[in-house]
Amino acid sequence: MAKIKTPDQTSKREIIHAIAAELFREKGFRATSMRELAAKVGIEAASLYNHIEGKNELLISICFKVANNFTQKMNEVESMDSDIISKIEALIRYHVYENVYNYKDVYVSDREWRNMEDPELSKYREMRRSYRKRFTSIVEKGISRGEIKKIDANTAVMIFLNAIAAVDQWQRIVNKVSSEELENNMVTILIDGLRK
Amino acid sequence: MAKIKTPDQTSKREIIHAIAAELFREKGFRATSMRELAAKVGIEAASLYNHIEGKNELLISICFKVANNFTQKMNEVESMDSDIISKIEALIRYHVYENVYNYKDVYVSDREWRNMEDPELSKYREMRRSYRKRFTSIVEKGISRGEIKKIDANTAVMIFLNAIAAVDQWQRIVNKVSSEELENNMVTILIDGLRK
DNA sequence: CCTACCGATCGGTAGG
DNA sequence: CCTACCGATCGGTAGG
Repeated sequence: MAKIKTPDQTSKREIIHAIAAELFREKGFRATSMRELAAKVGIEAASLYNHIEGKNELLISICFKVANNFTQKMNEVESMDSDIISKIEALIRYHVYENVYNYKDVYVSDREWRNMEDPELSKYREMRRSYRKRFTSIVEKGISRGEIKKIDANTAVMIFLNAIAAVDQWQRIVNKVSSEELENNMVTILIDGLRK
Repeated sequence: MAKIKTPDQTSKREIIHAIAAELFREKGFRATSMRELAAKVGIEAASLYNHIEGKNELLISICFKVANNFTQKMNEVESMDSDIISKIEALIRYHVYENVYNYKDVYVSDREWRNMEDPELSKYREMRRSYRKRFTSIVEKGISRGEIKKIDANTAVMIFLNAIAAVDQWQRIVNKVSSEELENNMVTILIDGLRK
């Protein structure tokens, strides 16, 4: 039997998770206290535990939400019937999109996941490893098909994943150029390079 | 770090700083306790304070050592008498070099600097901002000279700085390809792109 | 470089 | 959702 929640409980839990993501991003998981989180929610620290299991659960929830999103996108891209460059472009655009519209969760999952403990830590590590491996396979296929230069596929994927990782800087740039413009710049620079 | 110490040469203070960088990188600044650091040094926690001022001093020292290195390199590159692409290439190669041979300090300065407090925090932020600005100016000059495509210079610099930022992944790659090979891959991908 | 110990703060619980 | 409070752990100090 599924847990029955009143609309109020569900909503408060979501509020707590959202504010937690904000604080974890700003100060880091370890540096954020449950008392601080409670204050920002507008209740006492003890009251948080009527809505959530604990501090660790908050981090776990954020990290796996993001990991599942990217895994699902990779499934889609792998089954795309298109050339390799288009697949890589689709992945780049998705990373940009997630970093713009879901940047708190993405940032926390990328920088704070080390604070999880087993078994979640191992599972998360495995998901990251798998995503990177599947991305690398796509690049390698592009090389063997002659669509892509003969570069080291691991290095290329590392550059891509890092280049698009969440940073504070992002929001400033998005305020100047649109998300679409940002995606286009990314694709141009990463796929066609800087040189004119 | 060797367990048997060669007489002096490396001061206790330097040993503590090196082990601190290692721990801050592995577990994060907040998650590293002075007791843990002391244990790895081989003394009691209280004894650390005969050699260092406190936990904050360790982080400050690491962050500014790295920041000063990059600032000095930027001074050199700006005064280079060469085309813009060569300047950007020199910066990329330096980032790769620092990330390979000084990766603990670079990683900590890049991911843990938020744990500093004013006035150091503000000073460090300003150094980062300045470095990024000078890098952007170089790219903009390249665009106006026609050496570089008309892309958004801020986005390009963000990609470059992130692409080359320290990650665990790095060491694995360096074990497979040489540092020079890694530099060459980086330069190729970032300057000339992926497409054949 | 140690033993002994401090005040502060942490995540979380009991009980209403 | 609150007050009251727990044991654990933190960075750091006193004094030898």
